[in-house]
Amino acid sequence: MPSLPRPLGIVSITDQSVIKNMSTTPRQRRKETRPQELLDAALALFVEKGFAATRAEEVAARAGVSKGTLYLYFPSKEELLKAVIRHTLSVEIAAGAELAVQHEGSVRALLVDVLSQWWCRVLGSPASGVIKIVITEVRNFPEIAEFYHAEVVAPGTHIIQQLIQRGIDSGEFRPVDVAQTTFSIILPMVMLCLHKHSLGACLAADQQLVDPPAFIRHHLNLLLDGLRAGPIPPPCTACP
Amino acid sequence: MPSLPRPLGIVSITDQSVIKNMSTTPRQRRKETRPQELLDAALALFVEKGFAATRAEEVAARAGVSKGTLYLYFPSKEELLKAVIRHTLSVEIAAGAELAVQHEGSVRALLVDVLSQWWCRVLGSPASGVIKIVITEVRNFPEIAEFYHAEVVAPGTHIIQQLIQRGIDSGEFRPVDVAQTTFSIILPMVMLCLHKHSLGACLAADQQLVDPPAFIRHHLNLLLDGLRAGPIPPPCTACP
Amino acid sequence: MPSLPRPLGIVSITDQSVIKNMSTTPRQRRKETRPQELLDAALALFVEKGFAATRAEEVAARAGVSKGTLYLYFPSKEELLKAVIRHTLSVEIAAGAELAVQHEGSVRALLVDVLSQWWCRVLGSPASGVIKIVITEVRNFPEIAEFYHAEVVAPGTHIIQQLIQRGIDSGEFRPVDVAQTTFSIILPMVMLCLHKHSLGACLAADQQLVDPPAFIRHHLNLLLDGLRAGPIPPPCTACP
Amino acid sequence: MPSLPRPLGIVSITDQSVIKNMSTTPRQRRKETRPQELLDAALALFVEKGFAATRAEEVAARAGVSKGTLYLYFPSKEELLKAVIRHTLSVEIAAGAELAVQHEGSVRALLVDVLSQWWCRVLGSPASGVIKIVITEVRNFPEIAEFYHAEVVAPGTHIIQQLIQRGIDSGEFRPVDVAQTTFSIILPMVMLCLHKHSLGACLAADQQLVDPPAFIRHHLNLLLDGLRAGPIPPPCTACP
DNA sequence: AATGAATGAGTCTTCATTCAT
DNA sequence: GATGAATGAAGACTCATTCAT
Repeated sequence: MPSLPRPLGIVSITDQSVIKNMSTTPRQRRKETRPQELLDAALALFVEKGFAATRAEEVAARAGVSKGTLYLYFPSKEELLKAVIRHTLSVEIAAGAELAVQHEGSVRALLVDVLSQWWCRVLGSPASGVIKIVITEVRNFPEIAEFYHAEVVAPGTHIIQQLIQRGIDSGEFRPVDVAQTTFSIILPMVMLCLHKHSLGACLAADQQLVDPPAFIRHHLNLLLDGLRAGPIPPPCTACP
Repeated sequence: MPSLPRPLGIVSITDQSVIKNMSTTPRQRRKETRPQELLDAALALFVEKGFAATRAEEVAARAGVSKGTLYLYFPSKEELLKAVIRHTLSVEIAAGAELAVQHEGSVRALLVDVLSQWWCRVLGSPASGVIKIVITEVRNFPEIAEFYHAEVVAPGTHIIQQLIQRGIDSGEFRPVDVAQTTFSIILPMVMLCLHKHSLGACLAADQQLVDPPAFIRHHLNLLLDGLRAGPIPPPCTACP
Repeated sequence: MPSLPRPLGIVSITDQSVIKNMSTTPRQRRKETRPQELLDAALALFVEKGFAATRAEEVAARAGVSKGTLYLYFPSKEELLKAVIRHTLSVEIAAGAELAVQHEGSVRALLVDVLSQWWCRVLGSPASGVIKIVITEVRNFPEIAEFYHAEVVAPGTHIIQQLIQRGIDSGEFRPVDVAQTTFSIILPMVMLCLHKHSLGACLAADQQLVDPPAFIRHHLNLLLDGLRAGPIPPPCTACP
Repeated sequence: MPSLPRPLGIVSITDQSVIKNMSTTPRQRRKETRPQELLDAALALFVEKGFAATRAEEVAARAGVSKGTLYLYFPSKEELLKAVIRHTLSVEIAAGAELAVQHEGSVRALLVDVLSQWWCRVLGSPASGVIKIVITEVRNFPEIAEFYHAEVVAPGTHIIQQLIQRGIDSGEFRPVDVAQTTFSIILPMVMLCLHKHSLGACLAADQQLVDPPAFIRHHLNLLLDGLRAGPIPPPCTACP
């Protein structure tokens, strides 16, 4: 099996492949982007139709290559699925971590500003599709559960939990169940990702039920209003 | 296809069929319960493995009949899928409507008490599985989108929106965007259903991340705290 | 296997079953005509769709009984096929023999009058359908070949050959190859039967290519009269 | 589906494909001959067993390929049937037209010589099998009726009718009903084709009832000559 | 006798995967 | 490396036949 492209993202500025490609023929360049093109094609189709209902040949066709070529890069359809998940998530996680790492200000500001920005980004990125794939396929491929839990769920919830705890400790938030509050924050966002690739994809642009960015901010503000220490929350008149 | 058993719930105590069945032959009795047995089997398998990855014969086997018998009751695997969705949802909707109809007390109490009860029930019922199926299969079967939107999404959101509006009108809640708040309430619940049948199903009982009933109450209380009308808020630092 | 109804036809005037039926209940009567009703239904469907493409249940339905009943009278679909052929032909042969047996007059008159009458009758009777079935199915069921040859082809050609020979012997006809002349007489008629149940059945009444009775007379007269210009046979002005 | 080889016959001596194939790989060569090999196999089996009783896999096996390969060239068994009919007939029609086009001599010579030659050829060619298939399957696939009528029946009868009319006009024939006479000429030939693939195929060589070439000439001569001995015709006693 | 629910062997068709070119 | 023809295992669906009622 050919080596899969390593996770990009963090090191993207100095990505070796970019440099190398400059000095090679178009064909060479093509060859090196193949795996990514196949992963992109597979992602799109797996998200849309599901793994079982997607034919290997369709993936190849969408990537502009022939059936045989797909098998040059991935040993089986199932490995392709795992690679799609692994690869897409690692790219996104790297990018996300970067965002989260350095931020100044109140916990509330961090949660509202950074989180909403981050989720809007996720929603627009391939990662939202991977979330659907994971939900759809975990039960058929249990390795996915382990991987996803270890790489996404655990670190993701951990970060949020820490932030909430920090807010409580600093007196910014009243004491609440940290774990459950975390889910109140996260679950709607995750659901937005799924919606985008299921019901949302069946609706015309003017029929959409939710405007994701607006909802995300509204949701976070609403929750943090409920969370905030102090007597009674004033309606935030500045918010749309 | 034989007529499916009418929605249970309301009249279940005096269900005629129990009496009627007493006077029929065992064979007749089996024939009448077959469709439901097949729907149950199909639901379980479609939820677990997805539609495309479930073999018609597996469904039949799980219902304790042979391949051919399945096709005596449903004309195709696809029609079986639609019947599963249609039938399971209509049963649950009937039951839900009943709960919601008459309730005394504050809107908050209604939302917290009735909604949490309702969602706990959904979560434990086959309906939670149907939600996963819908998310998973809509893009392959667009009719599902129409049906689900018309029968579940639209009426469901409508009810919640009305309740929130009532709370605002009565001064119980501060004025907020009703539509978005509705999603803040609903989306985590829906996500819980999906989780139950995806990642959650891959975890042992003692590894579960959430305790649904507890989370549901916590979530509703948290949100309604944020919603509650009250005196004066500190400057909303999160707003741009 | 229940005994099949014996060949009717010759003895039809004094058919026992008619008499017996007078004195029995309708249900009894029904039961005794069942086999014939099933044979009729099977014949119609085998002629139209072919043996393999006809479902046993369709035959039963067309005869107004249930699937199971068919198997009460015939042990298998294949036996039903053979019974259809055997039975229908024996009825028709009996009727035909009767016609041919006693006839006075010239051979020519016999051939033109009796044969045309006989073929018109065959064409309108179920026997024409059996001919199609035989052509269609012999190669899958070789017993049919034996039966058909022995019961239909051999006696049929024998009769015609004898008539032609009689005409030659009496000086009415010039000497010709009797066997081949026989086929010149017979083959178009047989083909008419096949046409009726194939292409002819796909055409509307006003699109029909041939008018069978007219053609049959014309064909026989043509063969017997001669086409040739020359000493000139006077056109038979009485013929249409 | 790949383009089928164009009608053979006329240009067969300098058929480009022979030359072209020399320069291609064996694999390429096989690919180009596959459709024809499959059509040949399908024709043989459909003629022998009928469409419904022939398994797709049998066709593939007879053509020396696997089940899947058949579907690489034809989208379904039904399309294979139509292709068999279309293709085999168009090949034969092209060949036939050629023969008929230019001929010198009396109409009688043309009819006897050319027609007998043509029908002997048809009888020995795959076209005779297609005729059986058409008779057998039209009622299940009505498109066949249209095609066959337009491509075979209509032009075929038209040619014969014209010839007969020409003979009448020139005084070579006495005036007769052209349409019906045409059927007297054609129907026995068609029937010979059907016989060859039904009863005739069940008989050993030494049991055959007819010697087709001899019969064809005899039939044509008989029709054209007249059966009756002597110059002056006796009053037509057959007329009512 | 009559029914029709149930069965499972048999067919068509698809598609992941291989491999000669 | 890339291709796409070929394969055959697998899955949806049908239907002749059985048998409990």
